[in-house]
Amino acid sequence: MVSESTEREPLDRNAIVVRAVGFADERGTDALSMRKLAAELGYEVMSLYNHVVSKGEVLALMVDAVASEIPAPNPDTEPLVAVRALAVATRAALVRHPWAAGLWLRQLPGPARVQHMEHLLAALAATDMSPSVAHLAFHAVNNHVIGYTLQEQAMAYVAPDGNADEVAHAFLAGISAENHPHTVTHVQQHLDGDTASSFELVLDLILDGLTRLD
Amino acid sequence: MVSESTEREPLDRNAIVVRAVGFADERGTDALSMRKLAAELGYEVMSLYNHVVSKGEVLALMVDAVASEIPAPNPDTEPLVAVRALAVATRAALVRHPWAAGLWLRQLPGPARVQHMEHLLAALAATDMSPSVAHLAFHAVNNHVIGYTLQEQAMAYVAPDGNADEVAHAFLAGISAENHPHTVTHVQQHLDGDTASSFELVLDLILDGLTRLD
DNA sequence: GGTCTCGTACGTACACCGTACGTTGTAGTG
DNA sequence: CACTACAACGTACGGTGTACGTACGAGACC
Repeated sequence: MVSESTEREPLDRNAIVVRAVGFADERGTDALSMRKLAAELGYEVMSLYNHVVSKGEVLALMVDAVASEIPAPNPDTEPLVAVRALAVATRAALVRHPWAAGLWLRQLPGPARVQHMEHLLAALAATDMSPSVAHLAFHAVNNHVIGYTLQEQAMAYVAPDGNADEVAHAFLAGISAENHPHTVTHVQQHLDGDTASSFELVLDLILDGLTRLD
Repeated sequence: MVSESTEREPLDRNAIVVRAVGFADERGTDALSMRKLAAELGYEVMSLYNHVVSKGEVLALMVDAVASEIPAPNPDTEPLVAVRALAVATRAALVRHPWAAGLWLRQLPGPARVQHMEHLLAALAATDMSPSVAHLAFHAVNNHVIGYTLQEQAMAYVAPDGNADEVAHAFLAGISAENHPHTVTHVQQHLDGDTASSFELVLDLILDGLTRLD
């Protein structure tokens, strides 16, 4: 007998997390269970628990893996530009992993996210903002990035297939145009798709307002 | 035998939702199960399904119940003031029901939330903003309200008891002050609690920036 | 060689979950 | 009285996270 070689890779924290991220990218975190994850890796459920203390830890590690994808700002760039770049890069990571925004807030920051915080806070401290405004700015920027992405993806969540337009039309059909005229036109604006780069627009608006604060 | 009177109230959609909201206020939506909900109402699980099609519907109705608590703006107030008042009132409702912000985005708007949308959109349309800026403003304001509340309550979620400070201290102990000086001081600013009214501050900043847009 | 330790993988088992489905009891109508 | 309609119930199924006990293979010592 040649060898009992199996093509499964040895199990460790990293392999588990990488596979979990891939799984969630494809099928979402709702569908992610420890059993399915183990099956994908070619192991049985309980083997995972030799490397990971709970499902909650897996989720926390997943979020940190996403955070680790966010590049550090170039140290030579102007502080405000660095803040902007960080916000855009963070959003990009959250878009790449649509499940991450919803988990982001429910986990204590891990090492990669602490790094990310440090980068943003350092960039803000290097601007002209007063310390208290910089503190405010950290939350304002984070809010915008996470909230905006969350809101955008909420529609995808409600319409898990590609049928977002279909859901929007069904929604429109359910409300009366005479009682809710503004709502109807708002949804129609979405269907016309003229809402592309508003993320960066509002981001700049917020940054601008913050620098103006004092 | 006098009567088979039981002090339980008759079961209907409304009774279920009211109890579910109360339950979630006390113990969170994670702990909410159909069985526990039925037990609280004095019924068995499956009786709920005579009035409600699924747990998902219960959650959707709960969110709409929260939306229905948000008062309509006084029609005489200046449009921008109405927008501000709506944002503040929405936040108040979400603070009253800490589970609601997390659910808000995952549900198709029900009747009460459509009303709420209509109020906000109407107030925005009555300002000097151009239609496309008003569209933007709707999302920017919603983002801020929901994102900010979510972020704030995330800390409470991570520290489900009253021990938020304890968690913050543990978090601080886990990161190195020399590698992450800004993060340390940021968390310390939170522990000193000088971050009270920043919600309205950033809200005004956003509204100000929007009116400035054109 | 033998034996001992230790870590990883595995299988079983438990308490819970949402809910499909079939049965029961009761109130209302002819 | 018979018949209908429907709310309440009980049972059951397939899924979940994970505690716990067992099996086995690799290395460390004698």
